[in-house]
Amino acid sequence: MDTGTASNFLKMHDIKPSHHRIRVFQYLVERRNHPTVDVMFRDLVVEIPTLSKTTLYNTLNLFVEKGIVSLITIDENESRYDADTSLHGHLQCSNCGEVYDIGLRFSSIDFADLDKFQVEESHIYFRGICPRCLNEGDSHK
Amino acid sequence: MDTGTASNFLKMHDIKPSHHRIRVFQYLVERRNHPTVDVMFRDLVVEIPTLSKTTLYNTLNLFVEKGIVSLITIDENESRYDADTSLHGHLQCSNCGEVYDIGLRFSSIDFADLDKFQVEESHIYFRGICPRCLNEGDSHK
DNA sequence: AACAAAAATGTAAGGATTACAAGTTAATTA
DNA sequence: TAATTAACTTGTAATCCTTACATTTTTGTT
Repeated sequence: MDTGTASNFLKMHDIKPSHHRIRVFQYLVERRNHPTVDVMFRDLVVEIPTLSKTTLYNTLNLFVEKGIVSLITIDENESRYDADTSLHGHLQCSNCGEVYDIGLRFSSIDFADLDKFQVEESHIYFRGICPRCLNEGDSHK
Repeated sequence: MDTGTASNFLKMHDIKPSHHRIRVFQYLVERRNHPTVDVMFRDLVVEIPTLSKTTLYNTLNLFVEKGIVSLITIDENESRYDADTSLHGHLQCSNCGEVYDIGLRFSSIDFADLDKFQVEESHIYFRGICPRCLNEGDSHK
């Protein structure tokens, strides 16, 4: 996503498009890697040497607040972030730790108990073994 | 759940039934309140004055490891625990913070993307406003 | 009652996140 | 363009949940 597009997208969502914010948003859109703050910081500080972790936290919290990024709490101790806010699930491999997108068809789910609630967010998480780790396991047999 | 039943249940799952462990498990089964560690500790220390938080953490981690309790990570900063390990969702009210059980019919969901994965756990979380808070909102209009 | 193994305790440490005050950048006005 | 103001960014210190670890206590067995 080019800088102009990102800038406009931020403006559309009531976020002032500073340089840092644009780069953070571009990172999430381009990589789609469900990064932790630490991973993002390590990657971004290379091209933005003055970046501070507090700024990264502030920026991500702002994005989540404005609804353009969703917070993934699949890890118990570290937050992860996703610029794809459409309804989909995530699976974290309990062997390698990688987080994968899982497409869903929500229309067929029966959520009778939700009738009386006003739902704001939906999150679906799985834990398991990813294909790559399954194959490696086979080769060691 | 009486002490004998709880004790046997723990034994069946390869857990030595100490007094503390029995009481912690009974607490979760009886209250079904999805408690944080802090809430559990405050409640249990009344009847078990010597209880330490470390023991509570150790006990809960053991229960999760052995599969008789599931860990709910719906809160960003605090873990919650549930003795009901059957497949169901949770909703946390963004107004009052209460966590509710949400019944699900999983059979109808299309999880095509999961084909290649070996799934170990499934978690479904919602955030929204609970009926009680919705009604309170109305009465203030 | 004595012994060995396991569980429980309390303190200290770890690690992710936030608070806060100061510094810097960007936008606005004249 | 210079001055002014607001907003963003920074770095350190503090907070809070959770775990490490060494010691003490309890439990179960001879």
